[in-house]
Amino acid sequence: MSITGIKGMNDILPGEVETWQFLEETARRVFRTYGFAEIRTPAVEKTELFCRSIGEATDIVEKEMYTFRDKSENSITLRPEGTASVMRAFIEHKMYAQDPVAKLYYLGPMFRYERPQKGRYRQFHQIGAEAIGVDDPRIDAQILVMLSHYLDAVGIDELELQLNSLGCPECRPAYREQLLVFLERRLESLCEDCRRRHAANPLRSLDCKVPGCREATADAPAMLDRLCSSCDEHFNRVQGRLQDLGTPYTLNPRMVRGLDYYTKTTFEVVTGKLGAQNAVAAGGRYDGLIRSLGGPPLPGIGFAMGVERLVLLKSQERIAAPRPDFFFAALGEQAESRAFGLMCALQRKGIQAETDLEGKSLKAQMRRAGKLQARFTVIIGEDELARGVAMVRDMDGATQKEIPLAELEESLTALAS
RNA sequence: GUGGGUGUAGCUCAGCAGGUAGAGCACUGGAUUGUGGCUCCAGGUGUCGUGGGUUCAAGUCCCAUCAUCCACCCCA
Repeated sequence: MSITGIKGMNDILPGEVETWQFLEETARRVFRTYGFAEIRTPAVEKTELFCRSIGEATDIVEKEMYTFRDKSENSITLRPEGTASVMRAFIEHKMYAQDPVAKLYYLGPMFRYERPQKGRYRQFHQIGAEAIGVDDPRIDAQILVMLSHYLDAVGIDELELQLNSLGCPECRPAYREQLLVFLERRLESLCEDCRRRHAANPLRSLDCKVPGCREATADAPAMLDRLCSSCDEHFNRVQGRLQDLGTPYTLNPRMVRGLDYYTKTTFEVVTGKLGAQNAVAAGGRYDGLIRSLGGPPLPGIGFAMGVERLVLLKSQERIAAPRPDFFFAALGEQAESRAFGLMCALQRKGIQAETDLEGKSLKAQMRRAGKLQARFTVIIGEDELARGVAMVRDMDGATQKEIPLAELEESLTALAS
């Protein structure tokens, strides 16, 4: 048996990679118009970074991280998400000293040791954006508008933007207590998982899919009704902006996040087309995160999209690879070297050209030209060579004409433009 | 970590109650001694995931194992 790839880590082959390139290029283009700049951080960080930002008690940190010791016995971890690394870099390079506002985006592989299934892999890719330094609700709206602009630009629809607010250190503890008391009285009707994490993370029960839990928590107190005045005002303003801008959304008071750093505005973009892994993008505000990582007390908000999930949603329509302008079909040694030289000259000018290197029959060469969807086939055989011409065939129109070899490069260059 | 499904040609799959493998697509060549896409003809490839067991005989039945997919869980 030959060597295979690692479970849950996939190759992206020609045919599919064009979709990836399209999604990435569109992200760069759209994010740039909103003033976001790309940041690239290493795929590996000190383990402590993720423990402190994501939260010790989260599933990601507890059981999903690729953590190991390097040759110096330092504990390092393959990044399970992008925000922590971006914040670390932001603090480390004192980016706040240059500009009070930082708008950054990133894209690249993330790693989580989970059981692979549809839309969930051990190496997966995220495209994310972070806006640091602003707590004005307009930036919340801006982030959401940019996200929906992007999803629109790549042609993914039938999505729902769900919004919630998780409050802040002012109001969340009190709400948590209330919820705890509420759940306490219904502990018997909750599922095993909910009972187990009841004390550590009571919010989770709101998100549980077990029917019994849904029933038991149907009239549970909602964070949205218990926000402090500043959180409430912030959330109202975010919604007001979204309404002004005509960005549709729905409120989901039961939405919970898997990472501990979220505060206030949180959101998720969900689809009905991906089975169990229905989140296409998600994010929220993380006002305490930078400070807790040793930086200044700056607020921030961001999101991340799952590229594999976007690709799955786009997989109906194949994005075509660019077609060559010319295919050179040559017969005979002299013609071959002539054609090869010409092809290379055109390629150097940035014109996409192909030829056959296996000495095949003209028929076979034509077939290949057709398969590659070349726009023109340039045929040079002994006859043409003797007459000092080449036959240039328009593959779509199925017409062809002779062009003198002396002016061939010039004519083809003109044809390609 | 827990369940279930599936592993046969490069790809998608068929193979009925056990008798040592087949189709379509793709690929190559030809019909058209130098002209693609349509049509027709011809051609090749398989340790039937792996290892055991039952049997005169196993792709087919049994066990184990690995891989993969989907779901739980979790999340992007």
